[in-house]
Amino acid sequence: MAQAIPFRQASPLKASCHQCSLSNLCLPLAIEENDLDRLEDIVQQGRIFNRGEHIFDQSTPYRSCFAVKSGSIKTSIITENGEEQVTGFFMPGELVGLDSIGSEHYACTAKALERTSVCEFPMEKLEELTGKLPELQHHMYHLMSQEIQNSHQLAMLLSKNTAEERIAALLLSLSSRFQRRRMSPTNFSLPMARNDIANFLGLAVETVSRVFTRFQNQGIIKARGREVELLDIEALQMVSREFSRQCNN
Amino acid sequence: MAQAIPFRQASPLKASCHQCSLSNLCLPLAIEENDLDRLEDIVQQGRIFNRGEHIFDQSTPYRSCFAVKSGSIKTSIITENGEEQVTGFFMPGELVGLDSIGSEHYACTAKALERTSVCEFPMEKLEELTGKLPELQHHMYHLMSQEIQNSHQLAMLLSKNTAEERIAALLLSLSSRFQRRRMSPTNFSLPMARNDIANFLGLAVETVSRVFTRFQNQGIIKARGREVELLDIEALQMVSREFSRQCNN
DNA sequence: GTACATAGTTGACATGGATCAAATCGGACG
DNA sequence: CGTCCGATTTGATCCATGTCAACTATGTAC
Repeated sequence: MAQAIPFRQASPLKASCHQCSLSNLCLPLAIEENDLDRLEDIVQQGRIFNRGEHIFDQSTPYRSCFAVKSGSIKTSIITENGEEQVTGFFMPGELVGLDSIGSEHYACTAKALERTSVCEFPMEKLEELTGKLPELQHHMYHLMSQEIQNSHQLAMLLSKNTAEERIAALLLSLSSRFQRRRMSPTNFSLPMARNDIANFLGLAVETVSRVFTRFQNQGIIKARGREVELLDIEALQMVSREFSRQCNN
Repeated sequence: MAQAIPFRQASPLKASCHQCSLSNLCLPLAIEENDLDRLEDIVQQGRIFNRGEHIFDQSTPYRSCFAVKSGSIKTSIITENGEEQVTGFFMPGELVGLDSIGSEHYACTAKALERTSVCEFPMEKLEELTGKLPELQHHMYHLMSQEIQNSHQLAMLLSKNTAEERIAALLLSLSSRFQRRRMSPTNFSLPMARNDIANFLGLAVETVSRVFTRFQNQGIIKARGREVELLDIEALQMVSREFSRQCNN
């Protein structure tokens, strides 16, 4: 079917980092203009995933990491007994799959939260390239470091903070990440379901729901379904106690 | 003072990876015999830290990562308001400081749990070297990936598991890590205080203590102070529900 | 439009583990 | 070898959040 429309078939797999609007967030940010071609050579324009589709799961042999181009992704670990732990949400410009390098299979499952397109970086080639471009290598180390930090922050949130603090922290994290992508930091729509939020933050869905309405009653946020408006960011920071960027940001 | 004993002053800072008994666990494992010299060139034999001393803290400018040579280390994040979150325990052959690459300062505080010696790898030089040795680079990526995975497992433990499950998982993790170092997997002494265990696992000290005695009453373990004997590993695996390696291992 | 499924909200109640308090242990040091 | 201080254990009580249940809203297929 798709091949009935061989539109631009000539270069179907090559992505253009040069023109990508995310080049200041994604891997290109660590590369000089003139070396960008070398990244483009290895990047594969991935296909587009519909909401709910898996980019990979824990049974997929490890091959690549993926940059979110548009849409969003959630990663989670599924245990033998079927329990799920959401380990992260990824927005455009962010890299998924850094937790699996050197493993046989992916260490987590990545699922599109909405219609999502990705760029694929075959790790073997990327490693080869980072061996040649010190800046890029450094950037990879840095990204992975941050991933570790993020996860530590999450652990912290999970072990020390109340339901309200966790949710406030998540909202703030999302806010700043939307902002960096030049979207409103106060008005956005959550890409994930309440269920995912609950799972990610180690709470019951009911608790998430209750906290949302509590925040709403206090005039801190306005929420209808997935549409959220942050009315009082300072109050949120107050609640999150940390006065800072918890989890990802 | 120290220089009153200029014993072997000639090469005081150079470590010998060639002769190190940990070379099958540490960075050397990724390096061919003939390239090992290049690692030795950049490694600095770090000094020895007494129990409680900081290897670095969050105000230390980032410079190096450290391999534990003997003893053990705990890392933790200290928040502005003074709360501590223990993020990991590190045993001989393991690398500390991978969460801070590319940051101005260390992202956590590392403290010796006992008399501990470390090898220091200045990151700038290490990056240079990994640029030349693809195997080593790959190994670094792999280590960092595992660090992310570990942290995700911890998050999972914190958000989904009961006190008993968490403690069983920790004991099993320690057990397998002792084993890999050719020490008894069933008889060992905990390098960390109950307090650290509690903090790491997101529990109150009292809870940790109670679970230990409960396990003891059930004949699963024998514990007096920090001395622990695992009497029934299968039972522990049963309890930890995951039937597998949670957190680090 | 109706119906069914899925997601979200709200209420009532139960509970694991936190907290507070106190006793005991253990080890460092004079 | 006794003292002191921190670490650990044990007991009693409380509460934030999980669980169960019911209801509502939203979306989707026919």
